[in-house]
Amino acid sequence: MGGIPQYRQLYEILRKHIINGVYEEGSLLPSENELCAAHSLTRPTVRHALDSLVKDGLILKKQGKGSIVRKPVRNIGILSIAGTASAVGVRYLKTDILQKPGIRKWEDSFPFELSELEKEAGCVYMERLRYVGGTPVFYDINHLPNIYVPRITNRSFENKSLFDILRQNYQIEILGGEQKLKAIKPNTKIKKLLQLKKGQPVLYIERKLATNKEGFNIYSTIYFNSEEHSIFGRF
Amino acid sequence: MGGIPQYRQLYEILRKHIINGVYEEGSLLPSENELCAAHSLTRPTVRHALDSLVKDGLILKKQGKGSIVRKPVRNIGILSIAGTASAVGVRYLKTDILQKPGIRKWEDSFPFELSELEKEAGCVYMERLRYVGGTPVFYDINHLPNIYVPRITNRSFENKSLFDILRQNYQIEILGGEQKLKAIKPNTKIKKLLQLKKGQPVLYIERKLATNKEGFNIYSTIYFNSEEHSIFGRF
DNA sequence: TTTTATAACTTGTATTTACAAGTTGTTAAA
DNA sequence: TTTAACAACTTGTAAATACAAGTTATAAAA
Repeated sequence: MGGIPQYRQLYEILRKHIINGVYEEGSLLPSENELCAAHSLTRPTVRHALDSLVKDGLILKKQGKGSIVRKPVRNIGILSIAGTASAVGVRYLKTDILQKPGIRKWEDSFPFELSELEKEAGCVYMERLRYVGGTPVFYDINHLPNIYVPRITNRSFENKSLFDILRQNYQIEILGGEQKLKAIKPNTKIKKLLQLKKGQPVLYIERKLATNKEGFNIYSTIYFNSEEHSIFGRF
Repeated sequence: MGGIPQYRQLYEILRKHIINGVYEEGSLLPSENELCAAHSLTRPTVRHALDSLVKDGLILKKQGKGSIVRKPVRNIGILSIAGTASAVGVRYLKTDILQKPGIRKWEDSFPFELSELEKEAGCVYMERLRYVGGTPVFYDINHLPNIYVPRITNRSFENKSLFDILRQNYQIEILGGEQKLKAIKPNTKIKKLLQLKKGQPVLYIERKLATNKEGFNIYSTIYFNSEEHSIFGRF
């Protein structure tokens, strides 16, 4: 009874070593044959493990050369998986909670289709305005279903990432999601909130984030002032 | 002298069949053993091809069940890894080549930093205008270094994806990239090209795409008319 | 000294074989 | 009829082996 497959075990070992700096960035991993000998595996198994590391972007293979270790820190911006806080670097972000988390019914005009479970649970709603260097840049409206998150309305969200709170307190992880982007003319409310100049358009984003909890999705609407800043993403 | 490896050939065949709808979404691909028999390959080779399809999000494998065909637009949007053509579905896109691929020097004001190799090779430049349902939606300007792509200026790009041509004819794969997004007020040239209404903002994207060829990056500038359509992405 | 050839590495591709493990429809027993 | 066991599929993991192809340092030849 193997339990965890061998290629997976080797993958976890190498991954840990790369992230912990046992192998320096830019240096070469032990060759496939060396890894075979060291872990008593055959080359196909070792290669399977290395394939996973390539997929993660942790190594870069070169025929005739070897496996080159890459930077483990990947910028995860608003366009990939993390929240808005990670996009700019949370240190430079001040956050105003315009609407503290509260429980309410889903709006009828909600732009995403909801599951039965989500519908009957009601939703937790919150609005935030985020600043970079003193000027407002992000305005986001968040909806999450009122399941798996007891007492979330009592928590403080000041200068904290919603995603960190969900992960640390409720073991909720973001697995992926989908989003729609547009450039729009802001209405007066948005214009005022983001202190926009006349004629300045905003970047409008609608996102649905799927989590490790079945039926628990996070829905966000974001208005972004892109006059001074851009949204940046790696993938 | 094998030329193109067998797993790669099978991958291209299956990919084409999935995208063209030969295999319906949700249905099962022929089993691995059937593919072996049909193409005179061994199972590891077939599995290698299927692994690539999984990575693309074109199939979903289930032990004991089979390989389930997924929507081809899945996982490939302008915000993740593929080109503009895949984002909307190439069937609905007409493309005008405003500036045929030609070789020129890099502009001095080029917004990205270039390697020595890229600099001295010069660049292949092209401009395209893309339509969805008769109205212009994308205007993109592309720069690629003039290496690894012999005779690319002779090829026809009409209604073809730049990325497909690079992959099939030059074995160039997009591995990842970075991008910056803004909402901007269009200048008169962009306004005219995209037939924009007065006051309609555009989505502006600058991207740098890294490939499997060292020092070969693709640089694109995109103007997107988001009045009728949105940019959609999964991740 | 410079150039060229070679040997010894590296990863890439491919075959063959074997068994484990999950899924599904069929068949036999309750 | 319902339930349980089984057979026949499917993909998953893993070994042993072979040769191709790219890289690099070394040794021989110019």
